[in-house]
Parts: sequence; structure tokens; C-alpha cells
Amino acid sequence: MDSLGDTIRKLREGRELPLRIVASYLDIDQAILSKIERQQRKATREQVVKLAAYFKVKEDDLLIAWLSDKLVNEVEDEEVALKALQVAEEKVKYITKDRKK
Amino acid sequence: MDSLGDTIRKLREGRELPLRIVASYLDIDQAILSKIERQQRKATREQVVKLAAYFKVKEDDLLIAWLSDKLVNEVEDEEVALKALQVAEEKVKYITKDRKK
DNA sequence: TTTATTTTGACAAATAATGTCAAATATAGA
DNA sequence: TCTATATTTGACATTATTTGTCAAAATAAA
Repeated sequence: MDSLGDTIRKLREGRELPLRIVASYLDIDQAILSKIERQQRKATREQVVKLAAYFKVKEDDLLIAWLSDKLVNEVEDEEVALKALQVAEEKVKYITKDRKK
Repeated sequence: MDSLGDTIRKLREGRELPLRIVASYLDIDQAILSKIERQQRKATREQVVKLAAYFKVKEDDLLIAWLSDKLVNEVEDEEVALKALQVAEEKVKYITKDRKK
């Protein structure tokens, strides 16, 4: 249940790559990547997709980590956080049920 | 499981109030309120709180409708939407567990 | 009709997200 | 230690998104 930041930091350090290298692949300043890894900045969707390709891990796994981080970020200051997530889940189930047809 | 928009439209129409009146209470143009009710625009948190007071309904109920709408909006185009919501739920449970101490 | 209400879309202003850069700090090797 | 390299920090610029106004068009009600 790691954050996206933790995940990519582990991947990067596991391969002993400096921020500089990975950041240049993503076409951003290393400062941003540093902040993304420590969750001071959010990655963009594009960056997540690129990172999955770069590290050769399942794109969906990184997307789930990334999206769930964003969701947590959006609700965490709210008293009703958990309830809202549960209701959102129901709504999504309802919406995608129709889509399948 | 109504959207916030549906909810406040019902409340407003139940009281036979024109957009104009409620919008002026919120201090916004009626055009925006119209769009909020039809989910073309998101309400701000402030507006949700004001609406709960105005219609004398539970603030939490409106906040849950509002927040869950935002969450759905954030994930609905993603294949991994449901999974991300579930992971977010776990993360929130984990976070709030510590907070209680 | 004519009057009130709602909706639409073009546009403006405010806010938030995303990025660069350079300097400060931390880490590792000789 | 001294020096290289790597990382972090914060001020600032740029861009994108959000939030809003306004006036006209469409709809509904008297």
C-alpha cells in the first residue's frame, strides 16, 4: 500500500539511478522528481505511464498507486472522507454497470 | 445516491424557489447555480456548507454527496477507477487509525 | 402574447498546478 | 578531511484549470 512516490523511489534506488537520469527521461527537472518521490508534488498521468515503461512494471499498478494518492489527497482533511469514498465506489459501480452494454 | 446537483435541485424546487433567490444567497450568478444543479460545474466547499444551512439539511449529507461527486469525476475515465477507490479507502483507514491516538 | 425562469456560451479574473533555476544541504569516495 | 556527486529547498515563471460575470437564447408559466 505504498504511495507512488515510495514505489518509484524504491525502483530507482534498486537500479542505482540518480534522479538526474530518470528526470531527464521524463523531460523534467530533477527537482520535481525529487518532490514527486517525497510526495510534495503530484506526478502527471503521462509521467506515471512513462515511469511504468521505464522501470518495466505494470502500468496499472502505478496508475492505481497514483490515482489512489490523488483521491486520498482530496479527501484527507474531511471528516466524511471514508463515507465519501464508499459512496463514490457505489456510484462508480453503478456507472460502469451501464457502460458494459 | 443522488448527485449533489440533483439533491439541491430537488430541495430548491420543493420550496418553489427560483435560481435567482438561492444564487443571490450564495453570492453567485444564477447561471452558475444552474450549472451546478446540472453537474456542469462543481460547487465549492463553501457553497455546499451554505446550501446545507439554507435548506436546513445535514451538512455532512451534502458534503458526502459533493465529495463523492468529485471523486467520481476524478476517476471515471480510468480503467482502474474502482481499484483505485478501494486502495484509497485502505489508505484513509490507515491514516485515520493513527490520528485517533 | 408577455413575463419570469432557466440555459447557453463567450469571455475575464482568480487560483492551482507544473515547471525552471540556482543555491543549500547531504552523501560517498579518495 | 577534501572533493565529487547527488539530493533537497525555495523563489519565481509559465501554463492550465476553476470560478465567475454577462448578455442573449431558449423554455415555461401567466
